[in-house]
Amino acid sequence: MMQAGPGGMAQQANQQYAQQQQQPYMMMPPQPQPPQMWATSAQPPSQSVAPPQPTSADEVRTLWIGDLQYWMDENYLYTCLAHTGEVASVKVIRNKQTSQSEGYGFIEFTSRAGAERVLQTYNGTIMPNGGQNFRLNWATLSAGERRHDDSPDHTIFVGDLAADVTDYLLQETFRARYPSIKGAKVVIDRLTGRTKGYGFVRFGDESEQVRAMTEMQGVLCSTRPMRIGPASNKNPSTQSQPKGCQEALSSRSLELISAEMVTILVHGLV
DNA sequence: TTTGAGCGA
Repeated sequence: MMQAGPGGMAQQANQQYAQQQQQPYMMMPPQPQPPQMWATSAQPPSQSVAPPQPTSADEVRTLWIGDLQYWMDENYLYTCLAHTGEVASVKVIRNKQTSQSEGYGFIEFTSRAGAERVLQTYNGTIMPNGGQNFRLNWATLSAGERRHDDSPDHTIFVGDLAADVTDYLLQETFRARYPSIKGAKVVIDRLTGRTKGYGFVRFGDESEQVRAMTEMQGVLCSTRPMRIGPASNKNPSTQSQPKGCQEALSSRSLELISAEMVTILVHGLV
């Protein structure tokens, strides 16, 4: 049986994780999944997730978990969530050679509702002994479309963050003035588990993004004034890149200029 | 530290 017994069976359950053969999911996802990429603290996805024809056998009830530190193993993760009574299995993905954690894993639940509950309850909250936040999401994102956000991203870069700034605090810092805020993420160093001192804030309204770029410049977050900048957008569809030509021209021009300077120098020396 | 981000045999 896959259900982890209550209390005191962590070790045995841990062995089960390794041996357990999981049923491969069907090729077609049973239903569209809420695209919750960031920890949005107090923002339940108000979409109805009830499919017209419930396919209870194939329902996705596994969460992806990221930003793990190297020491966070199956046992630890199980301990974090065991009290929900809904964890079926835990697996941390490891490097084959070094068997070091790759920093992410999968948590399977006994039901989709249980998985959803944990996602809503724990995503973005602090991990026990971790000093960092749970970063949870639905597993098995349909490969091609990881982020098919129908609304374009209006994201800004926020630097100079103090060490204690979390996703939640960053978001709350903006929420009062910018109600369209969609989420905030502080970038975490996977090796140390600590913040890299910068992050991103995403807005629903472009106007609010533009406003925040100037209005929030230098505003205090925790103990330090923020440095706001434009976020480099990695969405290839919204970014055409005619820069290649310009760069080619620039370097060509530089070549010409350098050559010319050499001749001038030589000429001058003679 | 100053422009993320990672989905399993």
